[in-house]
Amino acid sequence: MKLSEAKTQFISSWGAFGTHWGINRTMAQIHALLLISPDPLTQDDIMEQLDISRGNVNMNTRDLVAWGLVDRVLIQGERKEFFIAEKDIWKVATQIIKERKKRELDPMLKLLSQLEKVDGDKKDKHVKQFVDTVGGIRKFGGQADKMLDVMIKADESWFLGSLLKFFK
Amino acid sequence: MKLSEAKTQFISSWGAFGTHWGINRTMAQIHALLLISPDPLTQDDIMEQLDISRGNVNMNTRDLVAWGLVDRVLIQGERKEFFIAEKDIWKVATQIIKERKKRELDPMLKLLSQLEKVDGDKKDKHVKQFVDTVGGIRKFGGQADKMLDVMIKADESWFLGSLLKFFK
DNA sequence: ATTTATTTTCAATAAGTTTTGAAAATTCAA
DNA sequence: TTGAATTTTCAAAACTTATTGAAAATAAAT
Repeated sequence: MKLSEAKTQFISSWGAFGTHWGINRTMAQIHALLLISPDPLTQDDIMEQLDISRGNVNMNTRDLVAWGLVDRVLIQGERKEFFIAEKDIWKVATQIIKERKKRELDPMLKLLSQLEKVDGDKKDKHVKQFVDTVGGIRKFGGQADKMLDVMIKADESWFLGSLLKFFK
Repeated sequence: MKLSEAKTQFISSWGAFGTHWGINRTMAQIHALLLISPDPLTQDDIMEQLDISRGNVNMNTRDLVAWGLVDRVLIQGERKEFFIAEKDIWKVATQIIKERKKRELDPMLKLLSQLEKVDGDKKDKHVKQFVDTVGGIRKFGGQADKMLDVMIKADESWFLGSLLKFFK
């Protein structure tokens, strides 16, 4: 397979993959393009290579920067801004975990704790099932939360090493 | 907070949460409703409690059954079908992991392995960056894959116990 | 200060996804 | 069988989200 064909496939599959994870297709495609580009790219480069509008590139690069997956870089003597992706896949993963934890898991756990304090007779099966379910999810989520904190703090080699030993 | 209010909040938040994970709002809401219901529910119960159409309930319950999160049950002497959710949250999580692994991770890893075999001079920086990136993602994905396999096979008490000791 | 390059915004529109509801199909009982 | 209850299907409509592109804002050069 030729490089150009492989690139196209990678970008398109990464985009499709992203949509299953709450990330929009274009954002994932831009990320994919930057991940395989050895040099920083401009808005115009991205527009041209993915055949999308300037506004679209602008919005999605901004989001990628906000997610901490892409950096804006200035190149000596160039007027335009360039974008470059963090290439270390471990860092990419921890960054995504960190953000999603903050945006989704933490607020959900907070809500569940409140819902567990529902009024009513614990002997009523409706109350009981509600409290048990919510409590169960909260406990599970709390474990996941702790585990993710450890992962986020751990550096790559330590974690992968431990993981391998632990799960081999 | 009264039970009815807490239920409404739980269902609505679980629905919103689901949309960030590639699950449609209604499917997540039906799942939430079944999770907190002590008894099995019919299509009509679900229609009434969530105020949605019959077709919608039918499609989404079918998907929930396909995901292995909900079972159809027959109740002695009743004509209608009833639905009941798996209440053990660990089983719910492993079931979701299992399905998503099969539907998303495994095909992606297969593709990445193929893309790594791209033609071209490994000294060309474009080829090199492509191979490095794709290879890095594949290795990372492979680790995740192994880890998830272990989790899926592990039973609750063993895993939670180990997890607690490991990450405490 | 003016011009030119570049980035950002956002209303309009396009594309994609979910929901409805009524008709068709199926299931069960008499 | 026939009829009533129930489930399933799917085209059309409603809703949601993503994209465009041109105008406004910003930044840099002359």
